[in-house]
Amino acid sequence: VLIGYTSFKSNIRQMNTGSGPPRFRLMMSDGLHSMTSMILATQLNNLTDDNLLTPNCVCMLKKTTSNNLADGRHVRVVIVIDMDIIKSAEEIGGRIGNPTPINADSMILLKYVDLTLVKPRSPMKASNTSPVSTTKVIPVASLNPYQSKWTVRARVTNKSSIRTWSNSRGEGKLFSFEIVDESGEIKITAFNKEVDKFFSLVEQGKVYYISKASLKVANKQYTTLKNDYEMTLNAQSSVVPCDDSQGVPEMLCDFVPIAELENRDKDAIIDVIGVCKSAEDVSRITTKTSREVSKRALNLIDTTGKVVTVTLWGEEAEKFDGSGQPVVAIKGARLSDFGGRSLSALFSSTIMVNPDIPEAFQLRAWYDREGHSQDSQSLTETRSVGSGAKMNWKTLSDVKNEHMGHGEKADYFSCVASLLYTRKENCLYQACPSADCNKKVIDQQNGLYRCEKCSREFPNFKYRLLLSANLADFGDNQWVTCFQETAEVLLGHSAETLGQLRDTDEAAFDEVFQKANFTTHIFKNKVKLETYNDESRVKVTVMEVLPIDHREYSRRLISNIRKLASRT
DNA sequence: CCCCCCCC
Repeated sequence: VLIGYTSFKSNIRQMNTGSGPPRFRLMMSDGLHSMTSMILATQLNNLTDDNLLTPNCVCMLKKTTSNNLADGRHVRVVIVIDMDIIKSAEEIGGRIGNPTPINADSMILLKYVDLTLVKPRSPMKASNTSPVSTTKVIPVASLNPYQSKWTVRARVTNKSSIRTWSNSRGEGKLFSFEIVDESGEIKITAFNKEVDKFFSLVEQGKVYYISKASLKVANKQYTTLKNDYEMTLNAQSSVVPCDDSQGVPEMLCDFVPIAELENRDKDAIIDVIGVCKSAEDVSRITTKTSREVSKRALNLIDTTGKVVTVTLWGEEAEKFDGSGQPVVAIKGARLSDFGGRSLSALFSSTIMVNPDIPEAFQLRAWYDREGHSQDSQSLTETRSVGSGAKMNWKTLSDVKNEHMGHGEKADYFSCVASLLYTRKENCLYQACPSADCNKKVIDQQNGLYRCEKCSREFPNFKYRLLLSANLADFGDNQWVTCFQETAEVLLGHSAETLGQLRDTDEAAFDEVFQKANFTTHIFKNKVKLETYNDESRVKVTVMEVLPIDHREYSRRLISNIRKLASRT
């Protein structure tokens, strides 16, 4: 039962960074005893977001570890790694029992804490006089900067090559790798001397005992792993191979179904698994910084029936073999909004072909049985809807904010918008009947119509449309001009029909506009600043009106809402 | 102490 909790900044002691997440101290009781030295692991901080974690609620502690405080005081703390709130304070309706304080060391809780002493199952290398035999193996997920004596036993999942850097703060070399155990994962970086010491020792896929490294708060901007902290190897650090890898997972993946990618934020780092339905040949491209790099795009499909394009780079692109439509799993790919939704592998991504995991076997079976012949839809549009021209998607407020059309040449953009209002009054004009002339004619009031452009009089004219319309999207509106073809699409009738209608049946004519109102379309537009009598205003001309692809529409809508949300 | 992650 939760008695209460307080928060403190994680930099409260011995931390040289002020940017850590808050830490929450919990005070709990089991009805008989109370304990106040409990700390909520930061990955559970979201439990405090809503009002569920309130005094008198009942929590089930599913995973805990315990430590002495790092400041030398012999205070035992229990770190809560996983916990569920199983009954709200409201449901409990008050305090349970009359608990008395208890010293954590004697708490029954510790019975469940994994305090396994490391008993090396094979002789260690002589060069590593490791302290592991005197420290506890703790779960990777419980690592934090407040404890000093620990050992983790984990598998190396992603080892980088050695990189050098040179900037205003100095220069040096580094390599990094990631480790995983059954509780979680963490990134480890080694610099300079530690590169020399550990680079060749650390091998991809192998299991090690690691201890005495520095922990610091991970910069969320760069982290691709699910851990609030990252590790740096230092002069005291020990990395010792462990021959027994039993129970240590190969990789920690949290696969996102491909269909679900539509709902994830741009730039999210995600894990994905799918059958490689098709793959491009490898090609060479030149980057903005004039570097040459290999790339290869794959199309992955999963049981959601959706396909997404993933781009591999460099060596990964060159060595990839898509023959036989293998199952491909990628840990840590970046979600892009190119073509709607697509994925890009990063340096830190792990690409696994036909991995030995249940998800891969299930996908293989599904694809061979039914998936191969199933209709599929791609989240990545390689060619835009409509006439195939590239869509430069903008919201109406983007057009204003980005001062589109203010340059030498006109700008072009596409938007999804609804007709808010159309000016039916002046939408039709009497035009020159000759084939290539659309000039307005002058009614001579004698049955003849004069075209100034052709310098001729005609006994007839043709109706043409020049429709002013106000377009609205969710954030703004914009007056636009639609000429003949686009206006006909919007109104659903030819200019000729509309002209006849206006002259013969005003109610029917009005109804055409009523019907068109609030219809939603894709508008491809041209925008240009025009100056009239020293007064400048942006003129938007609709070049093409296309029907909505509802999938595309919801994607645009969601993406725009996100964009708007990130601004406010 | 790095933090590069590309193209269309």
